[in-house]
Amino acid sequence: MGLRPTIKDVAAEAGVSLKTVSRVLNGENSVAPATAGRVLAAVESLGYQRNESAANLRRLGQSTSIIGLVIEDVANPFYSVLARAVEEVTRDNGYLLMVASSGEDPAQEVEVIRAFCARRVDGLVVVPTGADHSFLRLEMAAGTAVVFVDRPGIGIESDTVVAANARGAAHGVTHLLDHGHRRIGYLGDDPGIYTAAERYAGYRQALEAAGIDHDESLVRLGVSDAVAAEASATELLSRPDPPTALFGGNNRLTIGVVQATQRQNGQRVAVVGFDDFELAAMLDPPVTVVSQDASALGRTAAELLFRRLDGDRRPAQQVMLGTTLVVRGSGEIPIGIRSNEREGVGS
Amino acid sequence: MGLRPTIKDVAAEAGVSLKTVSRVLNGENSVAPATAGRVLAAVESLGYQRNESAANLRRLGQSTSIIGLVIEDVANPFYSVLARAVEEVTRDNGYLLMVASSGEDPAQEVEVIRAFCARRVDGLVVVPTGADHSFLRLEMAAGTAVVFVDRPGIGIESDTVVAANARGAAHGVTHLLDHGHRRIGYLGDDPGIYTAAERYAGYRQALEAAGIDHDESLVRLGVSDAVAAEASATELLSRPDPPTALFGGNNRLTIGVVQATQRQNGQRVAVVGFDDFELAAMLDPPVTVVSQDASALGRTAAELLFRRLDGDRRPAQQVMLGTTLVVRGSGEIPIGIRSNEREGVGS
DNA sequence: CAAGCCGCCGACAACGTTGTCATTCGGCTG
DNA sequence: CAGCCGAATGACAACGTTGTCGGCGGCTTG
Repeated sequence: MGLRPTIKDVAAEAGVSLKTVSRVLNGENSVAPATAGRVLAAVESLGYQRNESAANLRRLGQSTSIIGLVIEDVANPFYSVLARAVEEVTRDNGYLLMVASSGEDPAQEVEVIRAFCARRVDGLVVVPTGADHSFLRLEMAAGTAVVFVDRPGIGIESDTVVAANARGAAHGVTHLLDHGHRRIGYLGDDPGIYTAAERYAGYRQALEAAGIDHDESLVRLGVSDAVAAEASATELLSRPDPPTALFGGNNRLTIGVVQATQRQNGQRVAVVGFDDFELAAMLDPPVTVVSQDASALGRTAAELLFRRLDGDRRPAQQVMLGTTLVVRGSGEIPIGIRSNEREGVGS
Repeated sequence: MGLRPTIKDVAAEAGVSLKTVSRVLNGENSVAPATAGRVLAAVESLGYQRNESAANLRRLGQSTSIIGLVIEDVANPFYSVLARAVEEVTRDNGYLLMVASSGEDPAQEVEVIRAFCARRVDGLVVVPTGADHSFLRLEMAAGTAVVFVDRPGIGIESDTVVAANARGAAHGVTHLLDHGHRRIGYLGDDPGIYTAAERYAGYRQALEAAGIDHDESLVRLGVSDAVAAEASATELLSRPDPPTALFGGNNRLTIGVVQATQRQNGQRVAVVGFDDFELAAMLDPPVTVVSQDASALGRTAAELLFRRLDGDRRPAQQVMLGTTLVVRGSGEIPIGIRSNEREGVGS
């Protein structure tokens, strides 16, 4: 099997020196047009392609033009939208993107970050999972730019882009309060996760602002997927004095909550969720959500990263992106209506 | 800013030669334990990390332990699930994954594949977009393994993993025929896309097998997103002699179709779609779909790729994965019921 | 016409690592 | 004690590329 041709082969074919080929390939102007023509013809005929690894090794600064993205799970729509935004910015800057999932496992997170750094990525966009990211200090000192997104990294200072989780959740809960709900259940993921803790805090703040005592029995934390959320919600609703409204702490949990409420015959429950999801508007009733812009999170993080790569040396920046309450109807279900009748809740 | 330490620095720190450090790092056994200890201590104290690019450059065979994945759009759930499966297999094999989107643009596809090859990825998993992939012949000759997934590559022979698109679509259409539908509308993407053409063919085959003349006026091709699908479906349904059922050619189009049917007051339309989507079961009525296993597609493709990297030299394989008809109710809407009444269609 | 300059080009080193081969040294065999 | 062996280590080249420097002509300039 013929291995790949090198500039040496091209040089031989064109009858010039290595360096001349290199010059032509890099568009340096001190090559006679005729020579350049011969070199290009040789490149064409041999199907030569520059070995970027070797070039990056030699070039000073050792830029690989590769960005690493570490997310929890590519298959989660929130992260895949974020990933697309990062990829777009990356490509626009002429870089390539490597993606790895941490699976919410700190050990795996460290491992993939190390693997990225061993490949000498120029920058990292990280949705941090572990409890300590101080090991990144070394990488940053070595010149690798790091931007945290969705959650702040712990034990290290670096650019960070997060959504206004607490404020957004409070907004959603307030929407329920405004519609008269007083017993509002909350389903959240493990509060060890930054976003989960923030949103839960927002929930409590909204209740407190409304002068409502916090009733722990209406709260279920550590709920990590739609199936568990459905079970928890069903259980909450079957209690003696059930909540009249439920708040879902993230897209997966909200879906579980909606599934639970759909199964509740003769008991309609208001629902608001954090994070929009594709068909929220098409459910019955359409689901009101606190929408965070995953695409904007990714884009902002990537832009921040490239600003660093362009030499920006200002102190670490913390960016908080606002959320939007998308009112679709599910939050407006009046208390006391517990029949199967369909109310005319517009989309 | 202190740049990264090299084995040279480690060697100096430990008072040994470059080669000894290299030996320790690669676990070669001809190093005295005491020396190895000093080297490891130096590695630790300097925070040394091997530069994989340089190592790969030197090592024979020049493996980078990187796999490239080219898909249409990371943010499309079908592809993001596929991507996750590929990533899992990749990581299990100790490789890293680079992902790039082609955006259904042949020029961009060529560009990202070239970029991957310039980085000397060991293998490529490609959802092909362009009309000609013969340019990959060179890369394959140079030793890069290539597996096509979701669609076959054109103008080149290589391992391919696709779903049973035609058979699956025929299955879905037959389901509608079995429920008495005779006027079945079809919405499909650009038939230049392999999967779209196959599914459309399956639709026609099913009609033909049922002895039904193909009515072109019920078909809309080249529909590329949910918004366009909703418009096309609405238009089809407002015709003088509207279809009683609609088949959506992919997940996005099915969603548009469902949106259109939800807006049809007083006219209930049966819907079956190709490709499952997250909340299909929660819509009203729950949407019957022909489900393809995106995860299995990705996993199978990646496994095929690693078999090649492990030295498998058998001729190119074509794998076709089956689809599953997931009956949820939307296909069973009886003809003639055109009121707003809710039928008791179970989930 | 000498001096200088510029366009064009090649020899060589270097990037960080590993493969090849040579060297040293202690101990063992004959 | 000569000879040999193997363990441990190092010197050097090489991977494919680019940076540095210098050389060779031909042209302009004083």
